Amino acid sequence: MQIEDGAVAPGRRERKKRETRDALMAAALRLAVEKGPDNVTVEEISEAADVSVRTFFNYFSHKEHAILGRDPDDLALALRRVREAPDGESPLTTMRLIVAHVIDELEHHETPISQRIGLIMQSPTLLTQFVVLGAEDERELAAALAERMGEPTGSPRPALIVGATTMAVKVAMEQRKAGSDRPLGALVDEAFSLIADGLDPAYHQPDTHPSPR
Amino acid sequence: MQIEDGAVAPGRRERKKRETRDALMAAALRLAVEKGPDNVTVEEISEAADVSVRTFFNYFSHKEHAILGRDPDDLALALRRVREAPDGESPLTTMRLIVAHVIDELEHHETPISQRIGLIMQSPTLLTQFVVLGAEDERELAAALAERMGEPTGSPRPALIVGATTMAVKVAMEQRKAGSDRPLGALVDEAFSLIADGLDPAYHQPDTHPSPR
DNA sequence: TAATAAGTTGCACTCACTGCAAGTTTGTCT
DNA sequence: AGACAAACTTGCAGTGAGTGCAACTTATTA
Repeated sequence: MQIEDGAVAPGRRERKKRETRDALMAAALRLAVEKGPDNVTVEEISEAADVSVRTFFNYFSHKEHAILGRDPDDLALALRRVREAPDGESPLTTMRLIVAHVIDELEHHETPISQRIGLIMQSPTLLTQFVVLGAEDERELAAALAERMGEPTGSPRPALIVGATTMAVKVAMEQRKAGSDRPLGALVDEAFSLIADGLDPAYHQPDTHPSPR
Repeated sequence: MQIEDGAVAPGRRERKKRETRDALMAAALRLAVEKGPDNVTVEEISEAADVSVRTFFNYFSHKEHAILGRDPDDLALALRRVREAPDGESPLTTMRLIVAHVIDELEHHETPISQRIGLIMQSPTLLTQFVVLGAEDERELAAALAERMGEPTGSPRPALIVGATTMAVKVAMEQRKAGSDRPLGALVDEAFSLIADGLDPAYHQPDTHPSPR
């Protein structure tokens, strides 16, 4: 049975799968917020979502995956933005705009996303998983950016630009955490400017081989 | 009982502690290399070092700590280099020299360090722990660098410079992993140059608020 | 030598996570 | 509708990480 759309009808099976997945993610997030991310057990999460523990692990390989609840769409959106960026736009500008969108979502709505960010800053374990997952995204973004810049895939500049972007965000967040009250966007802007213009104009490649000082 | 030196005599106790710590690290590294980092149990490591499992955890909070075997001296050395850098040396140059030293050690001697790096690239878990531990070091380095640059501790530029350094190394390592046969030092040099001069001269701060494109 | 501090160990426990072998639900084909 | 297969869920048993506690051993100090 098909729907007029080109897509296949989801069917009860697929729908239920989505539902339990969502239920698990929601429960995980809620409990993590309530009790602190490190005080939640998989059993509680499964209980709250009304499935067995074993089923939990059929959906997520780690407890953290459920809490982080990465939405594949986010990466997809970012990739599309990279590929569809207007011709004149410089690569770092593109990245800045992508970041802007995320920050926007983060600051204005009290969406689950912002809750997650808060959690991530709390738990080392979560941060860890977050970084690891992020690394994969970075690779894809770098590849897309390389293509758009007309450079070979392994080329360093695109990879550095993507890396610099996450670095800028990280540093900005740390500043916030350390007590700065300037808006996150402004801090990010400052970091981006520094990165764009060169972090150290006085740098010149040192002689790295003779007796190390 | 004192030795003529200013330092206190180590005493049997301290000595034994160092010994078992070293034995545990050595066993952990050896077994990780032999069997793959994810196929080693704490029990095996403790067995090989001839201590109880419980004792293992008195020394290391995670299995990974033992394998990574971070030497606090490494960070201390890097910090000293930052603080004692000659007056005219630009900050990024200082960082480049620190990296040079590590690379040197890595490429020439077949020290445990190089083995560890190899392992780290193999196991996601290890990589993760490595990154997390690195983050702490980054903070300290950034603080030291800020001081040397005469900037306030929370200032973004030093933090970005330190972040850029690890980013440069990461990107260079990925290039190697992806098949480049240029020496690691050359790849790192290229990354540093790009970072120093500015990753994107065409960047200019976009208007981040109105309707997102 | 006696008192004390530091280090080691075994034990019992919680929790994450996996493989396997049922059982149940859903989709499909006739 | 009925039968069959594929997909999903679940319980169970088991491994291994990591923690707290109390008893024990060894080094230090007075």
